Amino acid sequence: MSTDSTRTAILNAAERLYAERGFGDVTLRDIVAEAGVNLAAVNYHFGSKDELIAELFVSRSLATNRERLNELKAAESAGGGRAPIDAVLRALVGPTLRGCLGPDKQRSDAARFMIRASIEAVAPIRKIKNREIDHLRRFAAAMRRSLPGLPDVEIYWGLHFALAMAHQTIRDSERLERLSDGKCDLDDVDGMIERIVAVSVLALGGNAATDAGDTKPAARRGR
Amino acid sequence: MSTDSTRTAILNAAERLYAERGFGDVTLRDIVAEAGVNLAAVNYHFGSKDELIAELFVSRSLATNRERLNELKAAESAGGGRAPIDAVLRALVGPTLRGCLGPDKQRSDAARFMIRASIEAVAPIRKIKNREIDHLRRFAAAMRRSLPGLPDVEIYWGLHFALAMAHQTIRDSERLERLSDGKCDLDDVDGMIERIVAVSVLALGGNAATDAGDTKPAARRGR
DNA sequence: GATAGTTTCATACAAGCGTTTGAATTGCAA
DNA sequence: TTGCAATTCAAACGCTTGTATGAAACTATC
Repeated sequence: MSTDSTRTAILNAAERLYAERGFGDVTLRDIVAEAGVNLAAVNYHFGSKDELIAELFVSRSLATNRERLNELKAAESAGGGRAPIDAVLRALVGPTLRGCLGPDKQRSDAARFMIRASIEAVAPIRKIKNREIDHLRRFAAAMRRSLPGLPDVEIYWGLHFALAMAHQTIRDSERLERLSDGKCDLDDVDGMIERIVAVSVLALGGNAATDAGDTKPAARRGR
Repeated sequence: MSTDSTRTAILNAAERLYAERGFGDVTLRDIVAEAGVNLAAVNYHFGSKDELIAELFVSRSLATNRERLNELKAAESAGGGRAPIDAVLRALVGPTLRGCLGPDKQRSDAARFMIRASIEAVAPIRKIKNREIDHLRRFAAAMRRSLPGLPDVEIYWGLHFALAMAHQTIRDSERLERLSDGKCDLDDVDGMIERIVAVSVLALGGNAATDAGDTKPAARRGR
């Protein structure tokens, strides 16, 4: 217990700082100061800075992926193995968006860290990142089940656009807020998710897809 | 002249390396090696590394913005002051996408550099970046002229989503290519632009907007 | 062709980085 | 308690970074 309190203090501090400032500006000395531990503790517990980052990334991406797949499975089993497309997309972008922009501070750091990691592509992460492709393939497969007639290439573009909108919204929420003079409500996470899901459904060929009582046009107020 | 041949050699080398590897991994020594000049030349001609980056960013963003506004103006004056919404969006995302993924090497470096700059947000750039908001406001205004009835908040979300798709496509084109096993053709830049424009138009409330000769639907549904 | 002003060059510098070290401290079993 | 392993700590290491320096090489005007 007290054994790895130092370990987890380092992990949390690193995650918080990386999430906030990115990988470029955060040194080991910043991390240990934030964690309130000695400088050498990082190398003692993790071996090197790169291994710290890698461990952080692996554990967090496993958590995010698990959350996504849980939502997906729930939706698919509710629909007898075939979820409506909007539910699939919601399972894809929901966990990340709720994590980044929701109220939970701990999850917020984790989600923001993942966004940073997906963008800045620092060396130790680049090598592990290939696994994400496999994870996304499972969503591509689920989308294919939801939209049986749709050519594969459209599935991939739709998936790509959905992630693009979700990530950019997190990454540059500040710009959107300033650009819109606060008119775009970034605290309404659920509304935002629905907005992104709705646009993605349209991108995939519109409302013809599912039963989906109310896939309304994207350009409606949130929710 | 021979006077600023060193200057421009440094600028080009820096742009190329930053575009390729990001800001974190490129040192002044890398840049001067690529440019074939002496290490001290950077400080002699630019004063500091930060000022080099800032000058690069300012000059390139002016060029990109000019290109966008030219396209916008051409479209608006062709329509008597009011361009169809797809033309406005095309002027917004076209220059960057053509720059990044097109065949022109020089422009490619410039556009990729701008994407990096918009993501990694290194210190010297962060301060200047506010101007981009003003530039985007001009596009928001043009979109408002194209879609007079639409609430402002929808305009901003549409603008945001359009940029999100364009940027993510550039940034992570490799992932999309691998995910789709090469089925998504990333060499067809014009097709890609039309795809993003079409989805953005849908996001803004559907096809009701323009004549829009042959904006083929983003996704051809099976039926 | 001598001179003054630019520009280039090799080299050095201080600061910050990740990492290592070896001694001090702690926790726990016998 | 004593003994031993695990952990923490202050200090230093070697290396790379951006920057500064002063001499050398160039360019152009007279």
